[in-house]
Amino acid sequence: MQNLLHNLNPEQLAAVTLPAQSALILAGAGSGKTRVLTTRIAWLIQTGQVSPAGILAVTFTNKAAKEMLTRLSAMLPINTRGMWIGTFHGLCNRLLRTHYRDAALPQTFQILDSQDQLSAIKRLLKAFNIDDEKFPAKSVMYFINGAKDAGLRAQDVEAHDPAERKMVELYGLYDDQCQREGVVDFAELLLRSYELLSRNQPLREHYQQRFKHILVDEFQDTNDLQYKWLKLLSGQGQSQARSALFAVGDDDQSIYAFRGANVGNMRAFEQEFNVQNLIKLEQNYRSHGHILDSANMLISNNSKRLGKNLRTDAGHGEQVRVYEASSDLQEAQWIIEETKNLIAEGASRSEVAVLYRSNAQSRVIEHALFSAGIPYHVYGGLRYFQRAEVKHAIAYLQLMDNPHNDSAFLRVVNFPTRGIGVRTIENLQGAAQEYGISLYAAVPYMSGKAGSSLSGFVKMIEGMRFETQQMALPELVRVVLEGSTLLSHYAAEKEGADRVENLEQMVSAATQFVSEEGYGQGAPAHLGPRADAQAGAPIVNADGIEILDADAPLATVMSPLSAFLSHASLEAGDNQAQAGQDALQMMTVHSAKGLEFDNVFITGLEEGLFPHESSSKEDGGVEEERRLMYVAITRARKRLYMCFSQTRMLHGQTRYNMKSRFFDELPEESLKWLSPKVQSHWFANKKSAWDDAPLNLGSDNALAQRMAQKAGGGSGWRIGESVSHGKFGEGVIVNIEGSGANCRAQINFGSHGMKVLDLSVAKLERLGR
DNA sequence: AAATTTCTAGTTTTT
DNA sequence: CTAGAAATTT
Repeated sequence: MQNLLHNLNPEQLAAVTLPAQSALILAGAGSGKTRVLTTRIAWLIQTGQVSPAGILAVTFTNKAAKEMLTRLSAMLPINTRGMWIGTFHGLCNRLLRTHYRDAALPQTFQILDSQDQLSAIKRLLKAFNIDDEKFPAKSVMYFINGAKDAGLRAQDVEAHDPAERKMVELYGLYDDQCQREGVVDFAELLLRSYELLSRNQPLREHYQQRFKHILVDEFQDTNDLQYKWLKLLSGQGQSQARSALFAVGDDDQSIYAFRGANVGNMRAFEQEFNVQNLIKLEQNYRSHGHILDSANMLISNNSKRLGKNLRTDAGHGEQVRVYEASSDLQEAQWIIEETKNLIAEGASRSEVAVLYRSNAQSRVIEHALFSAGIPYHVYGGLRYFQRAEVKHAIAYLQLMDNPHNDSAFLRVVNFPTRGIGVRTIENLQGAAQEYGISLYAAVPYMSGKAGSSLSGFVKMIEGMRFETQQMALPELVRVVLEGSTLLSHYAAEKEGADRVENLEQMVSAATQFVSEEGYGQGAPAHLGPRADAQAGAPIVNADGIEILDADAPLATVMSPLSAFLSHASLEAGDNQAQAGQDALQMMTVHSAKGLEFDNVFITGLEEGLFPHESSSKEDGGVEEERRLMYVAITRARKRLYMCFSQTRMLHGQTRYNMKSRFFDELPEESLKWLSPKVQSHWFANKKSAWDDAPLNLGSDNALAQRMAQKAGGGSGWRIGESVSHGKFGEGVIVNIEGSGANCRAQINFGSHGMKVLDLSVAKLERLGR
């Protein structure tokens, strides 16, 4: 036990050893949050306060869950099985699999990822002849998910106008469709298990008694439904003893409001759970002083905070280096120069991160890195299980497990092509709708040539199902890849090599899955739960309720195939760093959350970009952007660079932005401006930018014309120049029209908006930057 | 059914 | 500008 607790600072120690009551831990960036969480669990078990089966730990990503598990098994000699550690969605999946009958789901229900959900909605809209101009699939999806995340079914949503009424109606129809097909979307996993627990008293009480301690990571990212779910499971507000909810979070790092996260849950938790134990972890073990000072001062500009200030023992370190570029190309060039310097000083490339607000910004930088021959890795983009060919293979597997999944049916019924065209499908859909059955089930009702090609497809699926009956999962996958002719189809394609490789990889993914999830290597993949499940389960309590086996629960509850399909939907595959690769790391600020690097570049710090213009419209938007900036700053250990550009290509046209307001919110003494007056000489700097620009100006004449235009018709002002106005404050000249006395300039004053001013009248001052 | 053209939107993202 | 979807042609 000494071992467990030693090296904890006083606050961490206090948090770890709190009594079994509700607790809120405000954990600043780099304050050892994960450590506290895992040590808390280990301590609870080691001191005999709770058995592993009494622990429920919730995270937001699979990666975090995995890390927690790894760290725990390193700390504890006992096995970690029996503990429930996972994402909200993973845990709900487990719950619903176990109690599928009570939840009114088919045993082999399948999970839609967002792509699947969107196409399911598109299909619904088509089937009901909805005007997709008025009701775009995306907004319908947004509406449905919003309602579900708030814990509302269609009949619970209040509609105020006809359009909203239609939305609600569509929501209801969508749920019907999902139920018919035996599929659930992500939000449904949460809502369905919430409803299951709230309606089924014995079941609820069983779990409430079982989980003595519930621990939640990244609490600031919970949405309303997740909070309600926690409240229900912890038995809050009920007379009998309730479980202790231990919530860890940082309100300053809440950057997911746009997808339903509600920071307010922290305050609500504090009040509703009558939290007596509030501990702030403010000691930062990551960043040097100047970096931390910057973060602290910046975030102090936010009004709604629970209050927290990071401190460090690491000393001031170096100042934050700030650079103003004339163009996005030059910005990229500067990043390359500085990176080269860093590497020359001995930094490893994987310890250099380039952060940006939006993905579009990566192109220019990537291009420059490529030209400079610096290896880099861009985060984001398509994950393994989202690739088209993999999704196709998954669809075949889904059909074998649950033939009523119409999405899966439509995806592969004619892929690879087997002469089943649009007409045939339309007829089939008609029949299915008429009888209220799935497409698969409607196939026998089809006659003629179309009917026989369709039943050929069905026979193929049935055949594969029969053939693989006794097979283990990896073997089954192999058979399906070949039997579906997916492999031969891609092998015949010119550019299909990568796709073939991805498909091949699925067999090893299945192998790995089977061994990690505790299925016997040879266990038949789709014959219900684990073969030896009888030995340890199911447990039935006094009320006759089936209770989960504490060991390897998934394996006792669902077949390897079903489990693998869940896994494919819930864990789309690696998107995070591939360790060991010595490449510069590029990512959005959002995906940098939770990571840290010795050297960090924050790029594109311009008004409109960061803070992003569309977020300044909604209230609280700028505060969220500021938190985003806070996250960005606190990623850096030793060196932090910030840069912005006067000119930027966006949506095919050049934009002139002001430097970000965030610069005004940073401590001057922590900043080192590297480019005080580079930009007074516009022409001098323009040259390099023009050389690389993909502009084909045709002739010198055109170039001269363009430059004259840019220079502003001899008005003395030029486009891109920073100016100051008595009423509107700082701005940037975006355009100049006319000449002489009629010369007017369009100026972007940021928060004061875009103005067109008469240059002969307006009192403008040149900004000496 | 594949190839080609036209249109259109365009923060952030995990499950 | 430019990727991805939708529409249209071959």
